[in-house]
Amino acid sequence: MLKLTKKADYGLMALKYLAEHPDLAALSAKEVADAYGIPAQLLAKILQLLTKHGLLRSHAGMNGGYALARDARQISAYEVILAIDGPFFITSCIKGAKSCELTPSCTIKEPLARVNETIAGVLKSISIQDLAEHEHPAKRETDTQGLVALTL
Amino acid sequence: MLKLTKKADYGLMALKYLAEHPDLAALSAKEVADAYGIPAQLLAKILQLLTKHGLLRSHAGMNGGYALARDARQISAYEVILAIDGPFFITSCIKGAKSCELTPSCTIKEPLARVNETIAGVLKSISIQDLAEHEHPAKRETDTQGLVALTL
DNA sequence: TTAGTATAGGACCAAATATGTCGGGATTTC
DNA sequence: GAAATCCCGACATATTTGGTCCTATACTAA
Ligand code: SF4
Ligand code: SF4
Repeated sequence: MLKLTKKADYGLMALKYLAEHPDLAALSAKEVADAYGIPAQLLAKILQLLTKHGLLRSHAGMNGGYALARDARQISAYEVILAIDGPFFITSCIKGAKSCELTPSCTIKEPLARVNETIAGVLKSISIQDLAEHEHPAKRETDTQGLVALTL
Repeated sequence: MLKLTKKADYGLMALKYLAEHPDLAALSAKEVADAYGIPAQLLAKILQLLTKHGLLRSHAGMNGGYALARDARQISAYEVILAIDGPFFITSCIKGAKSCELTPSCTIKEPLARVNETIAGVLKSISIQDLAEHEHPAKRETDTQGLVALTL
């Protein structure tokens, strides 16, 4: 229920880790997995997914591994979740008109779609860079940002 | 992944339905279920949960059923989800320190907790009344509302 | 050119969760 | 007392998640 999957969770951790090591050309899946205690093979697949969706660049062979495809500032948490878990919907409807057969009679799907948009907006406004910077909790650098419109 | 359970979904529909019929003293679970095609026994349990959490008032016997315990304006979507699905966490950690054994090494749980707060805030700002009023999509009556702070 | 390191990806499995059903019991009304 | 209704625990099933295994492929360096 409204919970992030661990895969997405792992993916975010890995991206953050990569963002924190811009000096290194590439980090292998195993290195990242070991750094956090994430099952290596599972993380491998996650990184493959992220690569397939253009968030990472991979390099096989010795000293190979993964590196961010773009600046950490340009990668949003939303994209990560999207790449790993597929299309983002808080309701069971919408996605291909299947999954919920009471879509016709349902009267709350429209308002919920707005809520969906709002939450997606929140996620879109968070970049990997933001995650990596969470060290200074009291700092506020972007005063104009930080507000998400919710129009029901 | 970040999806509302159908139970919560059903619960919201039912509450909205009750909010739309303030004239009637009580509506039985079966009536509501039939109105939308929701499995009756399942909805019954959901309404029981909502009752137990003080969102509804129930009345057994003939012509019995459920009625909102408070004004529709005073019941938030957040409360509904909380009552039906239990504590609201987008991550697997937090809840009783179990579920995720890499909590110590994890470096993103804190920022994610903020995201969690933000989303909870969105949900808290939506009342059953809001859902019931979704008929007039272009109307904006509360201009000062509708903004949710996101401070990472 | 070959051994070693890495990614790519399909198949599969086990655990957890979500969804839905059944059946018996308690209340209230008529 | 009978019918309608809520209450609630146990159960069964379906779906999703989390995780493993195995093989193939790509790259590097000695
Ligand atoms: S149609 Fe209504 S009930 Fe079915 S998933 Fe969408 S919102 Fe939930
Ligand atoms: S600890 Fe980190 S990884 Fe584990 S659930 Fe919380 S956020 Fe996700």
